[in-house]
Amino acid sequence: MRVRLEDVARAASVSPKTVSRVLNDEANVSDATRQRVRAAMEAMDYRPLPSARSLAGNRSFLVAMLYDNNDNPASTYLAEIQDGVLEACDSHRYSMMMRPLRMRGDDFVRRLDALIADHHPDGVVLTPPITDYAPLLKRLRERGIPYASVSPMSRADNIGVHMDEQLASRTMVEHLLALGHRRIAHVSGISDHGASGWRLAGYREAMAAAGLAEDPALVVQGAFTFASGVAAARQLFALKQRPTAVFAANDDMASGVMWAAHEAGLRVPQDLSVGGFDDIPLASQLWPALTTIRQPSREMGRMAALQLLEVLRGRGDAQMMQMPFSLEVRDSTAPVA
Amino acid sequence: MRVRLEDVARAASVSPKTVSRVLNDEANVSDATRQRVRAAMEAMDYRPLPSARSLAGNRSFLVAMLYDNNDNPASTYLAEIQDGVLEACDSHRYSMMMRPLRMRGDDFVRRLDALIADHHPDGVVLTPPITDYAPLLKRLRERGIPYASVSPMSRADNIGVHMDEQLASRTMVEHLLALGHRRIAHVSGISDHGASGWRLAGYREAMAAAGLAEDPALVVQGAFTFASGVAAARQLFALKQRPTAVFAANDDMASGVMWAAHEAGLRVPQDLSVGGFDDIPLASQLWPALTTIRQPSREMGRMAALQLLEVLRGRGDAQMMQMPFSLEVRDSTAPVA
DNA sequence: ATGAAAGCGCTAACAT
DNA sequence: ATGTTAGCGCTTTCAT
Repeated sequence: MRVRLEDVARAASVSPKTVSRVLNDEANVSDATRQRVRAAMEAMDYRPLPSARSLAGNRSFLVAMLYDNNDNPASTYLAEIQDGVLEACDSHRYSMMMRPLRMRGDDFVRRLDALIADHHPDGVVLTPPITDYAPLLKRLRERGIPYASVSPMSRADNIGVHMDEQLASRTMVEHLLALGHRRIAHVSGISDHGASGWRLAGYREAMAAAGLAEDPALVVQGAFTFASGVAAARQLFALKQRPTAVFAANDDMASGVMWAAHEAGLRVPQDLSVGGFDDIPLASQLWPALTTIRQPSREMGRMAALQLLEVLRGRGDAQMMQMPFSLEVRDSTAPVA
Repeated sequence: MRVRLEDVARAASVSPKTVSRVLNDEANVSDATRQRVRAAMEAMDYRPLPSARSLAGNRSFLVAMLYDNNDNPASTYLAEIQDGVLEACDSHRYSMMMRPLRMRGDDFVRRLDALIADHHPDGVVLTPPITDYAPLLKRLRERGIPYASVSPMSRADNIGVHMDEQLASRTMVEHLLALGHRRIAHVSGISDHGASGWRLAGYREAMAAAGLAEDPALVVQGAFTFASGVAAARQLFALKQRPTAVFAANDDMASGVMWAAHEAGLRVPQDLSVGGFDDIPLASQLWPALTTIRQPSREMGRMAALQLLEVLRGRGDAQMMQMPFSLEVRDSTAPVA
């Protein structure tokens, strides 16, 4: 039948408690004993029963990845992060669970409490935009549940990962400037995402550095969706003096801009250069292939989860890690006509 | 502190076992008692502790969704299914966990056993192509772990969901025929996916019904990826007599075909009509928007999980459900020139 | 550094 | 229809 901790103890001629110590990497076990117990575990292919461990130890070995399913239905960005989080959890023998969590609604705290009561995650990984939803963070702290964030607005007092998105954004705009573009438009994202602010700031910074006064008509608010990209582009194309390049704050909107360009009979990149941000698989599948900023989403999910796991395992060295970006120049950008 | 089952029992003036009966919808509780216990649970906001339930009851209330992460990195198709499975599990207070599982490798059974030993899922949801991997099914049966499948090759002795993909495929080809196309090519998928066979069969059926002899050069093997769609299309375009329409077995390959068409200077749909299958979000974001077969992936995930849950809850009425498809005519198909 | 005893919060098996 | 008892397989607390 099932091999229990007690069986391992017997085989190694130690008490159950000692096996438990070895299993949990606790102190006060001599090296010799530790080896012996490890060998017995190995030999018997011992697998601790999660429910017994959880019940007795009052922890679940479970990490929940929280995401807002409001504007993000089946997004590839989230899927990649999930992949990384899962890998990190696996490597430390934690389970992972995906939990959609709508922010809107006055019963938010109740729903969060229900999630915790039902599943008892030891910690959570937060993805934008709920990385910065104050009621959520407050409640997690009250409940003593550690969390790590992917690209939160505030880096202070936070662990997880972030990228210098403002610099990345500036890099993209500088690429367009170097191609001779001057009328460069920006389609921004939803304001409660930190990404929107950083990417807009990077755009402004690059434009200002190039000595270009900001034309308010060239900055259009989007919502990170394909449809919002289409709408923003139509608005830009209707301008008496239309832009020669559009930098959209993410790839989905950039694909909307390209779609609208086709619709308007504008050739990309000959009549219009288009830049995106994220480098989701879609970027390479568009025609022409989209020039964009590569964000290592999978790796970011992995690193964020690893920081969380450091805390859960009682290590004090969890940090806010900075991840590198890269400019992927493809075929949607070209010298200004 | 935490409200335990014992507390509810005291409040309702019954024994713990009776509360347990109510909690698990067991028989042999009078309606009056049941009501009283339910009211007490509600009033005290009682949440059973999963680990205690699992340990004592020897079940985990956990459903694992197994997928092959070999050729499917971060696919939107899987993300949608996941979404549906999650909703179904939530509705029955089960947890869900995603588990990538490579089929290749001789240690497959060992890895599956480890998965089971580590997480103890009560049941699993299988996605293509592992729905038909014999060693997997064999082991699950040996271990007595129920499973439900999404679009398995064999419907016999299986529960889950399927679609009449052959008819759907035939419908697409008939759409192209109705537009006057005669040289219609097909880019098929990987052979170990049932989908490849059904979609090819539907293509052949429609062509034969139209009295068209099959031209072997018009059927090219792909691999369900964008890159394979590009490669297949290049091969088709190199034909002395190239096709006027291409039906790819999924949207990713169809997008590859469109990409290659652009590359070759062929206009879609004027010079070439292109059809896909699945209706992933990408389909609507391409230019021109892709005509495709809509597969209700999210709903399919939900229904498959619901069938599994019927079994887990001891109901005998789990089935292989058939889901409807629809032809989404968009802008990538047009009358033959 | 190691062990013995007492639970964690539920459910199974057996009463009644 | 309801209750009693004895665990499930671990970790805790407290000894030694």
